Amino acid sequence: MFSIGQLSKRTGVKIPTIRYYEQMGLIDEPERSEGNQRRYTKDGLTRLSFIRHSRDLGFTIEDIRGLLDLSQHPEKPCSDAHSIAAQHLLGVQGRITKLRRLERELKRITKCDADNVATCAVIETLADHGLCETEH
Amino acid sequence: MFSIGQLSKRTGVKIPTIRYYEQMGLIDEPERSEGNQRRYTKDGLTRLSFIRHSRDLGFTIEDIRGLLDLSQHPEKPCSDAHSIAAQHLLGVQGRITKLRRLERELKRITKCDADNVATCAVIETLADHGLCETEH
DNA sequence: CTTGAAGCTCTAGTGGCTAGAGGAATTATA
DNA sequence: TATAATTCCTCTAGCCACTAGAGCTTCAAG
Repeated sequence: MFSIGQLSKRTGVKIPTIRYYEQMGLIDEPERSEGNQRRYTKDGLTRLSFIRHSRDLGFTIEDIRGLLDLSQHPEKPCSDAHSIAAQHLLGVQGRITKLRRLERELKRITKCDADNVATCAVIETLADHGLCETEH
Repeated sequence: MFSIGQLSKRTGVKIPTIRYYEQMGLIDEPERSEGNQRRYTKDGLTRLSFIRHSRDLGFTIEDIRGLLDLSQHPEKPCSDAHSIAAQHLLGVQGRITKLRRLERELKRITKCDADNVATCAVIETLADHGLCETEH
């Protein structure tokens, strides 16, 4: 049996976040001590680790709800899990593409070596979209 | 003089967002018509375009507050603008790095060709961090 | 048995909007 | 000019995934 603090240390999930997950229904309400404190089992630890790891990979709470549900039913086909993950991969790749464009643009405008704002490329570019090299 | 709707069309910023920027103090309260509707000048348009463009480049509202302030003072040295932009560039680059690691991981786990959840790599990897190839 | 750490609930705040209710003003058409 | 259609107004609440803080209770070590 773990206290919420021990669970937090073992999983790296902060205490208020654990309570938040409970509220969101991602983890079951655990048993309580006589004094009403949460007491977790090894299963609780496993489940929270799964959540933590999924969050690290950027899945949303709703994604995770689906993935958790699947993981409880080992006999099911895993195509659902795949489509969640593949969907997420597409999202990640889209974000990378956008950020790379942004990076190029920011690199370009920070090259400016003016010494006052009147002629500064950063300010100028922000004021005038036409100076941009790429769409964003 | 533009109505809020015209301003919105010209800048691509949604109407509630314009009002939100006003509330946040990013744009001045404009004059009003007799019937209390907002009426914007060309200056308002310019300022909102600046904001829109900066948001597109991912600057936060607080960044933009600083950049706007600078842009009003053309005689100032532009080192401040540069440090805001350079700082932001670093942030963007950090996010790209993280997302690329993520992408690798997601690609790897979605390669799984099991046909049920019991042996599915997606589920398995989420449950067990040790199966990951890289840190994230 | 005391003390200090850790736990409890509850409310509110974060950023950057977005949505909706319920009503007033403006503009276009008949 | 009357009316209909559209736009605008304010205000409140919601989104996501937490995070912070107040004010209180319980637990574990010495």
